[in-house]
Amino acid sequence: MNDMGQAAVSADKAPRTERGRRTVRKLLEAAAQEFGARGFHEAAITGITGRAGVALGTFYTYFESKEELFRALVRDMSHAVRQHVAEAVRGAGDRIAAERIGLAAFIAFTRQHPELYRIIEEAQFVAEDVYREHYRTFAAGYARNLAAARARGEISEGPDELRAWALIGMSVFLGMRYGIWDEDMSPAEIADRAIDLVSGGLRAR
Amino acid sequence: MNDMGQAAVSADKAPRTERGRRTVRKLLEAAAQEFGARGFHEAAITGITGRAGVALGTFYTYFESKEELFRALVRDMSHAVRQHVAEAVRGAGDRIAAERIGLAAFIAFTRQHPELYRIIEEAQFVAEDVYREHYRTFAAGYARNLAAARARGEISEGPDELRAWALIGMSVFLGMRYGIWDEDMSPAEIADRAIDLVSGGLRAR
DNA sequence: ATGAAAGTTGAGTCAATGTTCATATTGGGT
DNA sequence: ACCCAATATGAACATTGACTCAACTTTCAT
Repeated sequence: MNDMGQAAVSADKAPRTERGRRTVRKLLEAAAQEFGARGFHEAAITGITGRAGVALGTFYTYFESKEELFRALVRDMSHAVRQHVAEAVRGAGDRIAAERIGLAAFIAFTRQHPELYRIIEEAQFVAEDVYREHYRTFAAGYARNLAAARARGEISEGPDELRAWALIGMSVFLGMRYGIWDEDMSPAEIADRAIDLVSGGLRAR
Repeated sequence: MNDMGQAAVSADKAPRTERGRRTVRKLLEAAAQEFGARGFHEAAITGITGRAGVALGTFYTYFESKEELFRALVRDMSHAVRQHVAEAVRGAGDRIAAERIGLAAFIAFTRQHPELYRIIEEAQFVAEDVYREHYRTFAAGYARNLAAARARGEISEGPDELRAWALIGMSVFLGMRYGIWDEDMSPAEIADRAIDLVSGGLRAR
């Protein structure tokens, strides 16, 4: 999937050789699988090293603790989701179109990487600071986009930040419900219908 | 807060006397505190029995396991939130007004009972079936209300269920961000602004 | 009053698993 | 070839905390 593990390891534990870098990458990939499949608490270090095909002790050559690894993973993934959506949206005609494309991209992403969705959400209970940072960053960027679109007159006046949080919440729940729990609707369909709602509004015309 | 623990205990472990019922209630209240404050995994049975002022063994007189208790609690709380919102909304003029009131009530609730919010969300990783049931029930009721309002011509045409999930997601995230993380805006203000969005829509007028 | 059912107690059991460490292996620079 | 820093190994350690159970106390129907 993504590059996996640039800033993932703590300073003094960083690998110094190519072999080491390869091992770190294997560990990060294995960890994403293990955490995604079993959750933070059920996940075992031996499970991770087993999947990675290395011995238990090797884990501690590169990571301080189970939690440190988890935090590193969440940061990686936070970056991956935001990048994925930002890239999809690039070049959209106007803000409403961007919303539609962004939501579809987000749902497609949760469907392709459910383990990633799970890890980020579980961070709320394992590493709350990282979780908050993830959504704060997401919301801040979102709000900037809304403000710019407002300035261009593409959307109505309104509070950018609150709108950003509302739209993110909508996306996350639609991603969970229609991306992970059920897959019978296509991301485009879901996005079309949801964006109809936020674009036109509920009020009877 | 709410009644706490009617259907909370498994058949053969149900208390048979008034004394027993009192103890169960104490345990459920203590558990809500302990789980809310420390999360499922950090929470200790001794922490719960300590708060409740009973001995460790007493816990197992009434509950099969830590997880069974947690599931019972989530069901209790699911009921409590939905009831709280439903009651607040009762007698609202039209659907848009109901949305506004319901959202404000939801945010006020998360603010008054953050531990309850936490427990329900953590259920996603501890008792996923109960979590899904919570939101499925919530969404089903929501969709029914939207359908009825649509029939009355109070809101525009659109897919009820998907709209319900979108609106729930929005509420949950606004509850987290403005109910729990920060408390500088009043529930009414938040609801007004958010409902302006879903009512009028993003599209420039 | 009385005995049996219901409730309470908390020390002890037990399994799981995160982390350490002494030892062995490896590979890239000379 | 050779060396040594980097890397890899997995048995052993230490902690934690859910759950059991045999003995004790309280309650209440008769």
